[in-house]
Amino acid sequence: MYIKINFKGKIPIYKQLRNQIVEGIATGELKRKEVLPSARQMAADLGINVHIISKSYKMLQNQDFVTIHKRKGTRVNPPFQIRRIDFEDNLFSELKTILSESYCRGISKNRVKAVVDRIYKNFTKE
Amino acid sequence: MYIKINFKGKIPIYKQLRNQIVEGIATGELKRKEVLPSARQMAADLGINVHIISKSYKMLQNQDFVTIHKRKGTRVNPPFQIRRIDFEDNLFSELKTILSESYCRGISKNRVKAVVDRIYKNFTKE
Amino acid sequence: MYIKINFKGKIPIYKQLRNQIVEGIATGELKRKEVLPSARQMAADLGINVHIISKSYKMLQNQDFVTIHKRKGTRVNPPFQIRRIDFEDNLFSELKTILSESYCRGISKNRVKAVVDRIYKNFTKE
Amino acid sequence: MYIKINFKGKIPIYKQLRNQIVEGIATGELKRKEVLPSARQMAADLGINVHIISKSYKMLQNQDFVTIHKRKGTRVNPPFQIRRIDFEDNLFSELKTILSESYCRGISKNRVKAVVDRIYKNFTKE
DNA sequence: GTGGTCTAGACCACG
DNA sequence: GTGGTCTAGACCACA
Repeated sequence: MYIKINFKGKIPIYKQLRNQIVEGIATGELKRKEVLPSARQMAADLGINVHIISKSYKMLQNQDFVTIHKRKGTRVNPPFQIRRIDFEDNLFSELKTILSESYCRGISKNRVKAVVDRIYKNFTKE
Repeated sequence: MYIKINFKGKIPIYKQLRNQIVEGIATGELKRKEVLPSARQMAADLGINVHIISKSYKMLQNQDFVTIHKRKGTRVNPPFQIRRIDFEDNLFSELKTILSESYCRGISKNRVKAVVDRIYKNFTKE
Repeated sequence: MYIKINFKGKIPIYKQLRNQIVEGIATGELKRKEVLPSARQMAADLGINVHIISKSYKMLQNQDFVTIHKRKGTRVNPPFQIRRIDFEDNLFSELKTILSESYCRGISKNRVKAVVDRIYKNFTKE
Repeated sequence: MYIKINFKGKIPIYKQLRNQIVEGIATGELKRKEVLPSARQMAADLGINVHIISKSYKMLQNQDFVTIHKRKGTRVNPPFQIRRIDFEDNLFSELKTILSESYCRGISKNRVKAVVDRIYKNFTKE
């Protein structure tokens, strides 16, 4: 999977990596049960300190996206394990913030929905 | 307008305030041309340092939501001034991140759209 | 003479007024020895407090542009009285700042000179 | 690079610093891609509070002169990034004000142009 | 009475 | 070791 880190931006590196892996899982670029590259490998590929990669992987584990095995490496979880109860509240409040700005800037509801469609179209139907 | 700050969370206070003001503008709780409470007043109300309030207000000004006037205070801009060109790119990438997680957690496209509907329903129709 | 005040901008009102009067003197819109409108009159025309107009007039007097007579009103000084010794240093440092930015933004020396020409063309040759 | 702050003058410190850095970029004293001293370092050197330095740096970032990097510090941008569209209008109105005063004080157009030449001569030819 | 500037301290996130 | 956030105080310019 192709990872692109923006070193200049405001988003911390470990979070960029986390986000892109989540996106990779959603789009199917990272298949379920696939093993992620070792932290050391990933660090070498991206030119980043190993600790940062580990931080991302741990974050992903805490959020139920992956499971870290000391021997077997880091593996993507099957979907049903990824569910989390309070996530929908979080989704609502995050959307509320970004959509408020969208609305203020004159973006219509239908336009937002079109963007949602465009994004979901890239996700794997399993 | 009612403001609720979470002092424990990870989102910085000045950003929480900024977000809630933007949401207030979108829902119509804050009318266009309305004057926001003075930085000092708001600081006293929320039990927050004045500088933080100023920071929020300046951020809102930089993003064209309000105009800060030395003598008259901070005023919400009329809608046509709020447009920003590169915002839709930003919207896309932010949605892509949050919706990837939604998808992984089993939230369907229609459910997301229902949330979008629910949020937009609270916005003012002008 | 036509005065235009921008109430939203960062430049304080008294300074905007001062600048426009200096520009009026330079372009000849305000003839030498002409009497400026009384502070009260100007205040009424612009919808501004009298004290602010007075502040501008006093500033102009301190900088040798006008002379305030209690009875006769505020009169534009003849040119030779306006000279000030340390002004050229001031001109240099102000130009240095603004031209540094011009240069950084890719504006050539000739373009700057063209702007200088355009501005000077509007000044009165007496 | 040598910085000189006037603590008594009317120009705020953060703006003086900003101006001198822009001038340093124009003259080439500050090379493109050079890292500025850390805010703390600069603050210690000048005997100024850290926040003021940060304010200058942020202002320079907003104006596209530098990029602030949390870990690597603040770096001067390469020239092509510094362009800004509406700058020439700003240049015109600023020059109009200062040149009106120059004209009133008897400084000829050629003299102004000589000053422009003198300033531009110190800028780096790339 | 408003926002702007400045100081002098603290703790935290990032890497 | 960097910048970011936050606090609690002060004085000033503008109108």
